[in-house]
Amino acid sequence: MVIVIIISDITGNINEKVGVILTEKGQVRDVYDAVADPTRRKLLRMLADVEELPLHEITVHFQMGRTAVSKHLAILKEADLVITRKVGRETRYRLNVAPLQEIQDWVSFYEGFWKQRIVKLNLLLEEKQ
Amino acid sequence: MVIVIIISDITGNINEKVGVILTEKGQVRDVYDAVADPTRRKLLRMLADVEELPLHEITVHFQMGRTAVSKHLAILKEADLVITRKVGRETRYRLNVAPLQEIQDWVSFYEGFWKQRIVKLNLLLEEKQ
DNA sequence: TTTACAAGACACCTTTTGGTGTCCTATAAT
DNA sequence: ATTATAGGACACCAAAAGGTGTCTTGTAAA
Repeated sequence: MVIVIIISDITGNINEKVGVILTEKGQVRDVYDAVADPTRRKLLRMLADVEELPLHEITVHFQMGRTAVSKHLAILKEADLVITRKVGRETRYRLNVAPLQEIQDWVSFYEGFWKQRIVKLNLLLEEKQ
Repeated sequence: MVIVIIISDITGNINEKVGVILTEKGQVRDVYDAVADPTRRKLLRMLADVEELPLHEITVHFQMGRTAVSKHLAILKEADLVITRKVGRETRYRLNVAPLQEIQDWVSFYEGFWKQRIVKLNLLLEEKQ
C-alpha cells in the first residue's frame, strides 16, 4: 500500500517523495504478517541466540539464495523486528523483540478462554467422582 | 500444499482421494498464518463475544461479500480456530481458542528478552542517580 | 405449494508473496 | 593494483491470497 506525497515550494518547484502508510505503532509492516512465515520465525530464533549476524552468515543456514533471505529480513525490518548496522562491507542484523509485545497482548485476551475451559473441565471431573 | 492419495482395490479399480499435509498439531493450516489477516482477527474477536453465530449474521458486520467472509472462516476452520454446526439452513460458527496456545508459547520465549531489557534499564537509571 | 433465504461450489480476476538470476558498487584481501 | 567478496537493486516468474459474481441445492416461511 503506497502513497505518493507531492510537496510544492513557493517557486512552484515540485518535490516528489514516495512514502508508505504506517501502522499506529509506527511500523510499515504488520507484526502478525511478518511473523506468519516460518522462515521469518526461524530468522528471529537465530538472532535470539547471537546478538548480531551479517547476511552472508545467516544465508548459510537456509536452502534458499541470498536474495530471498535478504527479502525476508527486509520484511522483518519493516515490522521493526530487526535492526541493521553497516560494518565494513557487511550488514549486520540484530533482533528487536519489542513489537512482539503487541502479539502477546492480543493473545493474552484469549488466554482467559482456555483457562476458563480448564476450570470447567475440573468441575466436570469432580462431579464424576 | 496438496498431495493425492491413490488407492487401488483387488479388482484394480482406482479410488482417488484428495488429501492435505497436516501440521504436527493436526491442523491443515498454520495458526500464525490464519491469524495474520486483520479480517480474520476481527472474526475471532466477534466470536469471542457471542458463543455462536451463523454466517449471514457475521457477514453484516463486514464490507466484503458473503463468499469472502465464508472463505476467511474456512481458513480459520482449517487452523481449527473455529468450529461449525449446521442448524436448519444455517451454519453456525463457534470460537475454539485452543490452537492460540501455540502462539502464546512461541511469544513467551521472546518475552524474556524484553523483561531483561527492563532490568538493564533500571540498573542504568540507578547508576545515574 | 410456491416463494424467499442461507450457504456451498465454482469460475474468474488482480495483487501479493516467495522465490529465482543478473548486474553493479563498495570494501577487503592478495 | 588486482582480485574476491558482501550485498543492494532490479527484472522476472509461478503460485497463493483476497476478493468478486453466478448457479444450485436444501430448508423455512407465505
